[in-house]
Amino acid sequence: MSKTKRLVKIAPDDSGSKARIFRAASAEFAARGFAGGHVDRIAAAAGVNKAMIYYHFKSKAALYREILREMFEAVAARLDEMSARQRTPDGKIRAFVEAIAHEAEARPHFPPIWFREIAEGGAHLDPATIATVAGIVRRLAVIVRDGVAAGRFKPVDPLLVHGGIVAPVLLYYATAGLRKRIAKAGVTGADRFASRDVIAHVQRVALTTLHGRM
Amino acid sequence: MSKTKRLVKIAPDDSGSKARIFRAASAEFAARGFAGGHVDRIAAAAGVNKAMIYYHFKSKAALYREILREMFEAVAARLDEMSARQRTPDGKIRAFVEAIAHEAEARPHFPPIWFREIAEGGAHLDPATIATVAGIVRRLAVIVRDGVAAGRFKPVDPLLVHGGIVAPVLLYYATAGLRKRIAKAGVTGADRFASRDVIAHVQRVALTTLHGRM
DNA sequence: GTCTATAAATAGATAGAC
DNA sequence: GTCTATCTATTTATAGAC
Repeated sequence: MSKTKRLVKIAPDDSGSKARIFRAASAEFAARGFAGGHVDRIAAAAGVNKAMIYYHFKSKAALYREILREMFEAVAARLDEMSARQRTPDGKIRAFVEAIAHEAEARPHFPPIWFREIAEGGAHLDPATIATVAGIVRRLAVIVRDGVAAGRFKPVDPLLVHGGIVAPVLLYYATAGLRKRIAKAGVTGADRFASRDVIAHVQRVALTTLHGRM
Repeated sequence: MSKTKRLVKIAPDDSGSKARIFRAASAEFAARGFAGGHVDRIAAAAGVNKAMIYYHFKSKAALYREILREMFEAVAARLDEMSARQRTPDGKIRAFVEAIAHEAEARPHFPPIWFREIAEGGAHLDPATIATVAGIVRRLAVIVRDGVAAGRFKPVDPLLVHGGIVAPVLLYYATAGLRKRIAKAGVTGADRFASRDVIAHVQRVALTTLHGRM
């Protein structure tokens, strides 16, 4: 009998009350942040009574931490999946970009919540989730290191490569709402440019950087 | 006698109560967001009574909007200053990157607040401030367009260039706190890499992109 | 597992004295 | 301009019935 906490594992099609709360909370926190998100609204959106939230989760903070944990574990898992299918350093970099982008598409709450956590210095991230986040960065560092060892990449600080990939990709998805308003304010086309163009661009930039053609 | 609202203009060394409130509120909202920021704490940090906030500002929301407005106008102004000193398209791109970075250094609340507003779809941005934000993007678009006209740049979507510049630079400054924790979790050097390296890297990447060497 | 009702704690905002 | 005191609304959280 282990004392290990039972961790939430929410299947995408799970229609139970816990899964509905989890999904409603993800959307609520993404749109309004942790402090701005209200349990009342989460309950209403999930179609349950407010007390149900406290039946399934210890507190609003615990619910939010679960969302963060699940989110980053999913990113790490997808990263491993997509990277494992690639043989070349170039392929692994492309896969890294796509993994981030696909995860952002599959979980629309991911980019906004991640931006908010960054702004807050990771205040809500528990140590285990910090380790998961560090693992994501380290995965890219390993790809870069292996590429350098194979003579394919120039040695570039992995954190610069990481920032050049993750920041623009997340920005693209997180600004979906804002770009519409900016388009109306006279920036033509801000609301309509495709994710595949962004992904392709970021991939090319990352590889150019690593190939040392700068 | 104009009916135009008197806008806040806070000098960096202003020690009046309004300026102290303004600065305390900037830090509070940067650290905790609009909903998470409390007027009580702002008053305490500013060394004034809570009622003083309402003497100077209409509401918490109005105070926050003023901060957003002042922040983006400052960025736009610095962009114009630094761009005006440059003659070549390359120089103007470099100046754009530096303007964003210098502004982020001068106003530490800028990157976190901007990330939060993005996450929130710009919910707190009034139309005038949206126009200012759009103007920032448009300034870069003009630099790119002029560079293309001068035969120096390949035609790249200005929004891709914008994302490739603003996102990594803001990410660098906004993650200062988080990078410390990630460094402890085993990503060596995450807490110590210099802003000048980030700026130089982003400048090089942006110019490589625009020169079409990809 | 699910709901009603309510407790307990804050938070934003204001009235009014100095 | 500045402060004390207070009002009102909201919000997290729980007790307890079904």
